[in-house]
Amino acid sequence: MHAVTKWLKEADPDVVCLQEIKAMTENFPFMEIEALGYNIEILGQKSYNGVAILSKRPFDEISKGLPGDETDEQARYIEAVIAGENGPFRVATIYLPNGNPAPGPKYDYKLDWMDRLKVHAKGLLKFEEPIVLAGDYNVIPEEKDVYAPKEWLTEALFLPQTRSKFREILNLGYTEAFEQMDGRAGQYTFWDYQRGAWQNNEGIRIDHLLLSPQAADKIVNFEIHKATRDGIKPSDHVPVVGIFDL
DNA sequence: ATGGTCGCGTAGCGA
Repeated sequence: MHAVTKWLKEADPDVVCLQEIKAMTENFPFMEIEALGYNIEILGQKSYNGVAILSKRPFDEISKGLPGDETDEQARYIEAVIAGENGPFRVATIYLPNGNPAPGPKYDYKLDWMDRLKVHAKGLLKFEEPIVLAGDYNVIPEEKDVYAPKEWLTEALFLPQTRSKFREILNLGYTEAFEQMDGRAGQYTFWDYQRGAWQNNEGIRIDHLLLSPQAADKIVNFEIHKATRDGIKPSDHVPVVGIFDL
């Protein structure tokens, strides 16, 4: 919470998508975050997963859970329509399954989840509105997005099937904000707690903003807030930020 | 090849 509130005050974002809340809804610190001016929507889960959307502007619609499997109990998806100054826009917070070890049931679940996301993301394009699908995708898109590609070849985050499924979603008509605005090699968003990964800059780029065409038209800047990886009790992920002229 | 670090919840799992 120290890291979160410090960043919220400094960056002052209009909308925030959080993943890995690791708490049931009733245990989320509503008061502290509402005090900073945010409306809050939570999909909580005990111990694992859990996602949230914070917004300074009001929510018009909310749907919780990724469609396509009524039996899926894991809290990994919230979608919101937010009332912008010049019309509505849509935001989803996504915590895509890690999938390790691969192969195995966890990797099967990851690929199934990505299939469901693809179907849903395709349907959303019909709205022809600004959409940002934001979150921890647990996908390293390309070799340039990992410090040592050869060491990651058998990891669920970098397997060819994972990367091609991610590409299939992009090829529906979504744009990665990072690729449109920057695209350089070695721009990481996650550094493991182990083995001095941060100190040695052994990172991976797995946190992404996927934009509908109408959102891609309106993006004016993209930032990776690396500084948050330092400091007291940091997350192993850092914020990725899109700035839009909506 | 191994062990290395976190949070949750109070052992061991998931990352």
